[in-house]
Amino acid sequence: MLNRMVQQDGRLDRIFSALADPTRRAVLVRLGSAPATISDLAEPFAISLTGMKKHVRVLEEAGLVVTEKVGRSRRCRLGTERLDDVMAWISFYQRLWERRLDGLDAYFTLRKGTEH
Amino acid sequence: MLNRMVQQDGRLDRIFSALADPTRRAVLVRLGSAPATISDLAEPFAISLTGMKKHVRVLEEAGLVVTEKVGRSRRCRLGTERLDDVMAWISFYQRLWERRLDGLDAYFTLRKGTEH
DNA sequence: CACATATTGAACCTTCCGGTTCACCTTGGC
DNA sequence: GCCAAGGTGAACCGGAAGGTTCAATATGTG
Repeated sequence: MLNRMVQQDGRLDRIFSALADPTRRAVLVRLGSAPATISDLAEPFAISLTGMKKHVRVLEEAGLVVTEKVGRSRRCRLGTERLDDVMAWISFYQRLWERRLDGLDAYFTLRKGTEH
Repeated sequence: MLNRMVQQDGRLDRIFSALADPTRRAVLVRLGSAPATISDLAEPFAISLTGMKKHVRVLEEAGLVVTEKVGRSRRCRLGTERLDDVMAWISFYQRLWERRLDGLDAYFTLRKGTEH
């Protein structure tokens, strides 16, 4: 369990940092209602097509978006990444947080676990 | 609601990017069991004290950690940030994801909401 | 006081990020 | 075939990230 929480494989890294940008979060929300092209996605922002293309690529590499070339435009929609691992990490942290203790309490809590 | 999900105030940005680093996530887990000094936190990693100090600062600016100088060392513990907003964002996204539809279905789903 | 400990700040380095422009390629419409 | 539209790749740019070293500071200990 703890292993999974501290996994070094970079998946969580990529997902968290993909989500760390407000434009990318907005793109996800947008794609939640319907697929869109790069142009569609770029339109609401003061950003070039190339710029939006880069954001889409980051989301794609995180598994959050999947794209497909259709004619001269590119259809972007939500990918298979369900954010379950992110959710798990956050929940895990919240449990930690709720039980956060000062050193002494932590000591007794640990002892309790090994009592007989 | 949607406003909160696309908030531009940078809070989510700071939290997500603080969480995007594996060292920082490990530090949080570590602090979940007990407070620790900069040296304590640095010890498990191949990193300088100065390097760890910087990580702690990032976590502090995200509200995830709070520190206090005690004698010649600095006591670090979990901060007040409960990640509720992050949790809310993730849940929101998961709802989007579960209902992700192609354009046509989205249209009918919207109609259904306004039927009389 | 003298010395070790724990951290800190400043300066520096390299790589990544988010953005741009410009040139180019493919595709759709006439 | 010709032209416009949509996207793409390469090159560049300024600034932030993540790390270092080194010198300085403040605090315990004997």
